[in-house]
Amino acid sequence: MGILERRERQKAELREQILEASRAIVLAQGFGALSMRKIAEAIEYSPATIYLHFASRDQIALQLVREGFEQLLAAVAPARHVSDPLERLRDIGRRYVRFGLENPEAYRLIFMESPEFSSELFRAQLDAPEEPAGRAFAVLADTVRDLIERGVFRATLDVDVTAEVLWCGVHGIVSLRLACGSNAMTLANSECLTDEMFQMAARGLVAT
Amino acid sequence: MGILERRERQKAELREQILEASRAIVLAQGFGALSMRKIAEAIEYSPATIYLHFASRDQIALQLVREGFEQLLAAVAPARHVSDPLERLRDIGRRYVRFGLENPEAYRLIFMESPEFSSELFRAQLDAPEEPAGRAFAVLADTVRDLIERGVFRATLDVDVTAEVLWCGVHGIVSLRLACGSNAMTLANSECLTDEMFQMAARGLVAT
DNA sequence: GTCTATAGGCTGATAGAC
DNA sequence: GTCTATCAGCCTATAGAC
Repeated sequence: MGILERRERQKAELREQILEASRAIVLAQGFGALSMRKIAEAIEYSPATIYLHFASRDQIALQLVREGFEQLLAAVAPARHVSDPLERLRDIGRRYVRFGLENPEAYRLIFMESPEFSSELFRAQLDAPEEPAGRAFAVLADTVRDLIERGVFRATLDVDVTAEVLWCGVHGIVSLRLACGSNAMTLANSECLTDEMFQMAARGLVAT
Repeated sequence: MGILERRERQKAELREQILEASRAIVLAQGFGALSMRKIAEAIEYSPATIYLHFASRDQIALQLVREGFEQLLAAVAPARHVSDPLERLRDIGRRYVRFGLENPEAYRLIFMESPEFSSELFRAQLDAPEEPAGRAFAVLADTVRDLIERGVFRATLDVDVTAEVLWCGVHGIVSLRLACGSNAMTLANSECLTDEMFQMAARGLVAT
């Protein structure tokens, strides 16, 4: 019965090759440049073959966005091991910004291009908590909850809203940089911005 | 000598028509859908005619981004008349977010699509302070300076960096909403988010 | 499974007639 | 100034041969 299994394996391998080639194209030339023909050329198959593994270009894109989100989650998750929650919060922010600036095309793909795909993932996340979108948010929200429970942050704060405000903050830093180049607004570097943002947030949220 | 002037006028009119049609296409179908053929159809001229007024599609796009920035500036500028600087800061934030959410395609065009164009405008702004990018930033930075000089915000703060952190904050709110739909992260509405962001910022920046 | 061939689109930009 | 016609290229997706 090994024959069927080998076939399955080979099919899965080609599928992975397609995704790998797509990833490379998006990272090198941006999402707009992703086309079935380019993928086909990269994997050395005809364009028609791709349709045996993915129903359409959009399905490939959706999968790439999902993976991008998983990468982001993986980049931020190690912050969980920082025991002091305030330090953890700062670490999450730094890791987030670093990931965005070091993986601009992945970040663009998740949050700046093609709202259709990201919204789809966010909708999915509402029902399926194991989706990476929800898990990444949970890392942040858990830290905020921790800070509130320990009395570091005010008890009147809403965990989810506060976490989202903070996410907006770091997302703003990354996406403004990616959109406007390094000379957005001022010439301050992004580590400096991230630290100032954190200082402002920490002071603004602590219990008096 | 009126003949030459009429010709000039008619030329300028057609140029304006081209921009108007382009604006309509971008607002209705997004930036990616902007093509010379569609513009030509809208103004009822042949595609070739457009090239007598713009060297390329990119030049049209650049002009649209510039205008979008002017719109944003116009939307935020009225906040200058709020005399209390802390209230003014809140008003700037609210106006900014409202503009972004009410003009999603204009906002996308400025800050989320085509980094080439926005970076070009930001580079220009460094040398030419009358560009809308710089003037919009100045509205914010002047308010921050005012707050520091009056002793409301800490004297140790850097005006430009602080202003940019705040800009990142509101930009984060808008662009996360535009990217992920209204169900990004939590289901909090954006007025609520903007207010919480402002609260956090104000508390975080005041002199102790 | 994989190919070739192709339908049926779209695009920016230009040459040359009027 | 404005047109038609066109080059030269891109694209997704599919039918049908092998």
